[in-house]
Amino acid sequence: MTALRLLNEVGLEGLTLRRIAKELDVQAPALYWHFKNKQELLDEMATEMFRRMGAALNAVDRSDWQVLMAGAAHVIRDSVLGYRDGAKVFSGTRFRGTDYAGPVDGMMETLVDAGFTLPNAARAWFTVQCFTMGHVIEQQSVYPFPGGERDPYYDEAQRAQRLEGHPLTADAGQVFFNDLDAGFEAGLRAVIAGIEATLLPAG
Amino acid sequence: MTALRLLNEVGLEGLTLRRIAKELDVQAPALYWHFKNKQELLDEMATEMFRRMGAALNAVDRSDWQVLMAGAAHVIRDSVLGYRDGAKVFSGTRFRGTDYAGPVDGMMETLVDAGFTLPNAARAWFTVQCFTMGHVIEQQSVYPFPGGERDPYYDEAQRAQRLEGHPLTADAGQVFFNDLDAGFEAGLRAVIAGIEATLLPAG
DNA sequence: TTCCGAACTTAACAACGTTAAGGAAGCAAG
DNA sequence: CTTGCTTCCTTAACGTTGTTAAGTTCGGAA
Repeated sequence: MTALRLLNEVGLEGLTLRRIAKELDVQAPALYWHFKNKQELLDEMATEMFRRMGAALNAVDRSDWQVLMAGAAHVIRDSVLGYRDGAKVFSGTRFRGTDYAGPVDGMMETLVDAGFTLPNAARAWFTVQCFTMGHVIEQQSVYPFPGGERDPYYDEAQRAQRLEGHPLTADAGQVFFNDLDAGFEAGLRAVIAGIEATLLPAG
Repeated sequence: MTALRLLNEVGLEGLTLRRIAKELDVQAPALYWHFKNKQELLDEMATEMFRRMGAALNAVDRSDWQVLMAGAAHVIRDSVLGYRDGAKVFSGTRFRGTDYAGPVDGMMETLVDAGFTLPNAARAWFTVQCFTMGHVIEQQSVYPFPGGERDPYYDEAQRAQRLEGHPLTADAGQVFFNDLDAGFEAGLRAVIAGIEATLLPAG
């Protein structure tokens, strides 16, 4: 999909129908032959993003449910972080088709085999997914570009100055916004440990 | 703020400058006297949302760090759910001012008193916050209206039909999308239990 | 009375998503 | 060879959006 390549160049704001059409050497209304409207195009983009995740998701180690969950969370995170405004695109659209069902099925199966009831397996995975997407959203509002520099609003010096009277919050912000990778790791470890403690019956 | 009242009437999409101006018996460009641009208006809205949360946040029981975290998470969740597209507004904007620092300071203080190191306290709260916002985002894309009905895309019957070949995913979706309140509760319990297990030193 | 600044107006702009109407290319059937 | 159908695209235009430029109104201080 050409639109996905453009996304990283111009961002979600700059992703206009005319811009996409130009990239395809075509006039803007031509896109309406392929999509009912822009929302449908965005949905298709999100679906394509997910399709590309599919292979990586299926390759995750299934021998241990905790490894599986952590692996799947990482795949989702890395994929979404790979696109500019990826989280907004991904969480603002509905999937087309049922491509996502395969990986979810596999996930549920492994969890049930590991001793979860199906409802608890669903709750567990949903919890991990919410945390992961929430974290990515936060990260992408600080670092809008894939692997790129910080949004100027979150400049450290400015932030420190603004929060002069609140040393705890200032320090906490350091932990929030520096080394988000390590922060995700720590959070994910906590979430999975909590799932084991509260959702896996007869631990 | 008038814009916040309008948000629940027309949603984020329908929240145009002309619509806001009309509500104030004013012409649209007049808003540019008070705000540099629309983004600044949205930032102000998010800040106002947070300001209104302040009282509730300060009223949360601080005697136990787990109760405090759960309480704060509930306050955030209930507040954001109280506005249409609340999660998008809240997570798409930068706060103006430093009103948020007070509650965060209190949170960190309590956590440190409970035995957390400051970095771990920050990680812990950040984790809870990511999960909470991630969950709210998911919820509001299924139930766009505060306390209202489902988005037709997530209609149960249609969904069941689409996922005919994937019974596990279909059942899991039931757990995802019905009773989101209980789902949040279960997830939050897991997250907090995990924090205790992995981030509180010398457990 | 004069002046100044705050708060607003009217008019206009470029850009956006979207629709309407029609045209060029390919292929099937008569 | 022509007719007709389908696919894919074009040109032109519409209404709406955020935003800017320039001028107006009006209360209060000098």
